[in-house]
Amino acid sequence: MADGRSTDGRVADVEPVRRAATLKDVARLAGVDASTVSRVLRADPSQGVRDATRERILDAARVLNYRANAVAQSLRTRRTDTFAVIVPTLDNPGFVEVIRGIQAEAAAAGKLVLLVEADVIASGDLSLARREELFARLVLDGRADALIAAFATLEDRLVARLSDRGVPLVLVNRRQPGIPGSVAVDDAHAAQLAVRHLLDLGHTRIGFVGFGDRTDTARRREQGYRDAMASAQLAVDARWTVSRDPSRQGGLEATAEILSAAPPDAVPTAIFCVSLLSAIGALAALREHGVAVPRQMSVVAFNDHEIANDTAPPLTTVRLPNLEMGREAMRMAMRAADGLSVAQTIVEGPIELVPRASTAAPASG
Amino acid sequence: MADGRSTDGRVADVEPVRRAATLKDVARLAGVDASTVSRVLRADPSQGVRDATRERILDAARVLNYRANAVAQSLRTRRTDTFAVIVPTLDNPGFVEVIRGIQAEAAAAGKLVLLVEADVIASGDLSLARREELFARLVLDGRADALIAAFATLEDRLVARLSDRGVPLVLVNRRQPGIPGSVAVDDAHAAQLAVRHLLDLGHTRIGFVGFGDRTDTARRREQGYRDAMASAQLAVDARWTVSRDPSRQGGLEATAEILSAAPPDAVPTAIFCVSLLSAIGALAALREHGVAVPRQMSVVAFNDHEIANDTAPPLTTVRLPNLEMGREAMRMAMRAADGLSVAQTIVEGPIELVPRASTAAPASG
DNA sequence: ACGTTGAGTACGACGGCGGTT
DNA sequence: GAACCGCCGTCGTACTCAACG
Repeated sequence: MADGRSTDGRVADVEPVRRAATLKDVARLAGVDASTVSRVLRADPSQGVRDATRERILDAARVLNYRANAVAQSLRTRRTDTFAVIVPTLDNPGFVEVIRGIQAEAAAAGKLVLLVEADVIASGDLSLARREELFARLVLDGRADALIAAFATLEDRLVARLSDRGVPLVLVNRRQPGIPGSVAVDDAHAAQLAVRHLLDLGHTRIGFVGFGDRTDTARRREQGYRDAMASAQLAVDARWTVSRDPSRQGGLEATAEILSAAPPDAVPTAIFCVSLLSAIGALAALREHGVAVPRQMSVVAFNDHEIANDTAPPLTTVRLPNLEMGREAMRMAMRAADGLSVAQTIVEGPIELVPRASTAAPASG
Repeated sequence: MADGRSTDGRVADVEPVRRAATLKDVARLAGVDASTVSRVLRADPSQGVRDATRERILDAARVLNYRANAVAQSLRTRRTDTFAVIVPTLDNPGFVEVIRGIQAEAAAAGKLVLLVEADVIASGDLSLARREELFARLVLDGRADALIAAFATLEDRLVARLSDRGVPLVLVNRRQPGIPGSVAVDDAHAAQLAVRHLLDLGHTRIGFVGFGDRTDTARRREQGYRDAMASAQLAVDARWTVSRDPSRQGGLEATAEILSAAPPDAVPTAIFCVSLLSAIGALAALREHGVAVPRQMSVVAFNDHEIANDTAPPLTTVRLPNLEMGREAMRMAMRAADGLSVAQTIVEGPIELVPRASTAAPASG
């Protein structure tokens, strides 16, 4: 019992848990008004305060270990200095890099990040309305100053509704008509880079493992693939192009489908996978089917990561400026929160092929 | 120009952006007092409200699209329903699983998660004081109800100071004297499982790639290794035990050191790596040095992940209940936020060896 | 009339208390 | 005399305005 910090007194343990000091407490101790304390502590430049007064206040604040209550500040200023970020999953290394860029920029600006991993939330049978409700809580209820929606998880309708309700919103690697703020890379160009690498090696039958056409990211990547094929005057066999989740499992299934669907002489000699994880799944499928990589089949992945060095064989990839995309998204979100206008942006920063051991010239014959 | 929210003048754009409706607005529309609205909207059971009144209020709220302002609520109730989570890095798949568990539990309870990735913050030369300041902002300023510190990033001193300042705190996979709340797994047992697998295969010279002794997690894992060796009456050569960052790079360096430090006849025939990433680095080092896995060297990793199927060769691992650890951490954090007592907990849930291709009997001779 | 400072109120919701029916 | 419901103070800070010297 008489454990500790009870401010004395015989017993009468008034104040069991010492309340944090407030502006008023500091004011009382310094012998000034709370508003003066506020001015000093915020270093409000528009207001002069006598040095002696300032000193007294600073001392008092130090003595009381004063910390401004962020919630009260937010209520008053209508800013939380917090930004909500929605990603589909943290399993995908690409998202992790984006988040890292977001956090770096946030930390530099003294902002905090509220993270929501959509696939965790979505497990369970949440209806659209219910999910919208969840996301709405983030910004509409005043918990965050803006929302960064990374990638393609959210339905267009949901995004549009949030935007309509006045939520400052930045889309990452995704665009949508009517939504002004977005940060993306040149997906089509990146995809072309990958496919051209295969073309340069001499491949003519190149398969495609995508993730559908519901998002413009996916569409742009597929378009890049098709354009590269077209400009090499090569046909695209529908049996070579399959869409699945951008996960290991998805890539595995898609690749198995490609292998089984086409007659042996029409099987592609290379596959372009539109996500790193699906490429890893493709390698697994090829292994299961006894197809040697790269001798019998080359594989290129979209999105680089350290782990690409450690797969069997190491994966040739296209590296994207994910970190920079995250940084730019955060900067844009801060502007959006300030009511400034935002635009659809393509991130500069290098997009480059990282050649490793999963690609080679096709077996002759 | 006449674009929007210019505060100015002539045009007299009263209410350029429509303000969100407040309790008072709803009250006015429904013809009741704000407090009654509050009661109805919170479905306060201790207070009766006539059905007709309730209906009117509900209608009014619907019409105005009313949403309670979370900041104002927090100020009044002193709860933010937000929990801060600190992880060292999202690169480590183990942390990701923990976070997923945290988020799942949080979502189920209607809580939000503020995520801080410490290595992002720490880049740059932040002093201890400055980092503490950053973490303090999370809870001390009232932005979060409790803090979940996942794993071993934070210095003991920092943790102790936060705890002393009254921050409800839960440590994940880490304990510290004086800090009541923690969630961990039986690391020593898990490590023994790994080492015993190697012993069972016939290995007697087993190396250890750890990550130092600054955290009790690391110490417990090393202890498990040493205990397993001791109970098999095997010696541990100091040249076989190396500590580095639990990253790919760290594992790579540590393994290279083990390979070069010992005379050829004293090199271990197996290595136990205390993190998944360092095991992946170990594989890379062994590849560089031309050591065949598992023929010449077996490797076991601590912490399982899907990617262990895709390394060359696939990694034998010990799977831990990371998800459950995250869930329990979140539940404990909620209790801590309520001022309830918390304890040092060992998570139930299976710890099991996942045998893959990176382990085999040592080469005879 | 100038630099300093205090008083007062708004931010939006909660909740105790007391007054009506 | 319960059942309903309104009044008002409170949470902690920011900021306008006026008053002080």
